Amino acid sequence: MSSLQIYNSLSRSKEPFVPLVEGVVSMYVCGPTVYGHAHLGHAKSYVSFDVVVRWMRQLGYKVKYVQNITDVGHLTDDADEGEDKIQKQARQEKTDPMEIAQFYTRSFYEDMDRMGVLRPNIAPTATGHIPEQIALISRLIEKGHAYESNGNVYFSVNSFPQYGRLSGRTDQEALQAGGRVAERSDKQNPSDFALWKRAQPGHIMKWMSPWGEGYPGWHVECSAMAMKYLGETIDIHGGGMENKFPHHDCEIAQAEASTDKQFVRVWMHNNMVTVDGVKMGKSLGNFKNLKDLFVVFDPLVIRFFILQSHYRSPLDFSDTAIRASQTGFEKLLEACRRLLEAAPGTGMLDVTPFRTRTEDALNDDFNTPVAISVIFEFVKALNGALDRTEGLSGESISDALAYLEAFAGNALGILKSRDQLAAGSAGDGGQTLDEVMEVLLELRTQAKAKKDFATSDAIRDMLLSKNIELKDTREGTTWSKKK
RNA sequence: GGCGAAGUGGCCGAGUGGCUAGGCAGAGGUCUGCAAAACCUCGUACAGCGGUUCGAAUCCGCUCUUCGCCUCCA
Repeated sequence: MSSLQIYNSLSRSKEPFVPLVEGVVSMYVCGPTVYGHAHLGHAKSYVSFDVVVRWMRQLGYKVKYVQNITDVGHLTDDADEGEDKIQKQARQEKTDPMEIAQFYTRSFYEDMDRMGVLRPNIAPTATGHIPEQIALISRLIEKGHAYESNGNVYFSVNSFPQYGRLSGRTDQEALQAGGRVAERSDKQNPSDFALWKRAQPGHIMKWMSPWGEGYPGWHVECSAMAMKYLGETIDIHGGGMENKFPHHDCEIAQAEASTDKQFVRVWMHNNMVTVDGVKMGKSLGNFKNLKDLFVVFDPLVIRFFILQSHYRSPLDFSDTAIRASQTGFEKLLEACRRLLEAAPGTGMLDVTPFRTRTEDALNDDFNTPVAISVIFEFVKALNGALDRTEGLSGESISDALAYLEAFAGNALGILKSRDQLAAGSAGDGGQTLDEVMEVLLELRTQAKAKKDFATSDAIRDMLLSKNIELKDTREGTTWSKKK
């Protein structure tokens, strides 16, 4: 088996992964700003990093996973303009910012839970770490990397020559060209960014600081919380590609200027979601929020769909693409069900080569599409074996189950539990439904035995109209509910 | 304009200097009372133009196109 390689955005290449402390991985991922329901973009990001965590744990690492919740509304602009997003949402919903943050935080976890995304070990909030952020800002001022101006504090980009190294945006001319509102700003340099903002009249979420009443800048929370819980140098920091600049470059500047140590050893960046080939954006009206998608698709189908492409590739959502995934996903579940019900025979199926290839795929920068393709090749081999009269030996059956549970289940998280898989236990009716179905199937079997196909087909058709599908197999008739 | 990613068969989507993933859709077949499921067979794709090479879709150059970031965004 190969060893784990991860693509590091800092070096722009795949590197063998070696954590700072043997056997332990410290990992931080930028969490959501909670002012609306989670959408497909959040899903791609957190499902991708969920697999990163799951796989490293399966490799035996103890992973400490921190993912923040941004519950301070940041402005739409780095200058002294724009509006607090959470406060704006609060006004629209006629409530206050903290309630908005709490409400959408719960909504976020609800959606992630349904997709099988494991909760982070620590989920710190920005509002819960104001003192830590103030301390970090004070240290930056002391070391000459930041300055106060009119109750605002800015990071002095000129004091940190490596600024922009992650995004490749080192050209100061280009940086300054972006500072469009320089004249109206308190900044010394247009590319300086805010660490602390003075609260304007009417601003609700604000705190006392050495510089007066205000609130922290967006970038500073991640540096402060990551260092608080994971130390001054962390193994992995993940986030969306669109945050490379300015967010992640700012994080590096804040952390490294304050500690003089490397902040992050491996940067991982997740690519974006497009819808029918174009960016998913509010202004385009093509936002796919998860709660809407879950009405039509099983949350695990969304997860499966996401993992069928690589995390560093853009994912294009379209109706035909997701439906194709749904059909494929059902094929996988069907094979698992079949395996669970299979009676032991004498045939053999060697799982080892599939296991090795799946491990190699995941070790190669978490290549989930290849891992899934190997699982499908396995499913084909499995179905073929089960089709044959000799079936599979008890040992092969348990090997196959162990393989599927380890990779499709544990590592990728796309397998339902055995209970959910078992035909009938759709979560509703439960036992009563099972018993009623047993009676119906027995009646149908008797009709078939008498060659009364009119009756047997009628039972099948009527059940199908209620979304219950029957299948006659060698072992007997099975049934399952369709979504 | 600057920075970055990418163009693969009907669709989605991996990969790679020669052995040509996988899923969906489609065609034919096996099985079945019929379905469904499953299995077998089939498509010989890599934007275009040059170049390197015994050999390139994979390396190099140019052209065209798409996408993202440069303002909050996963």
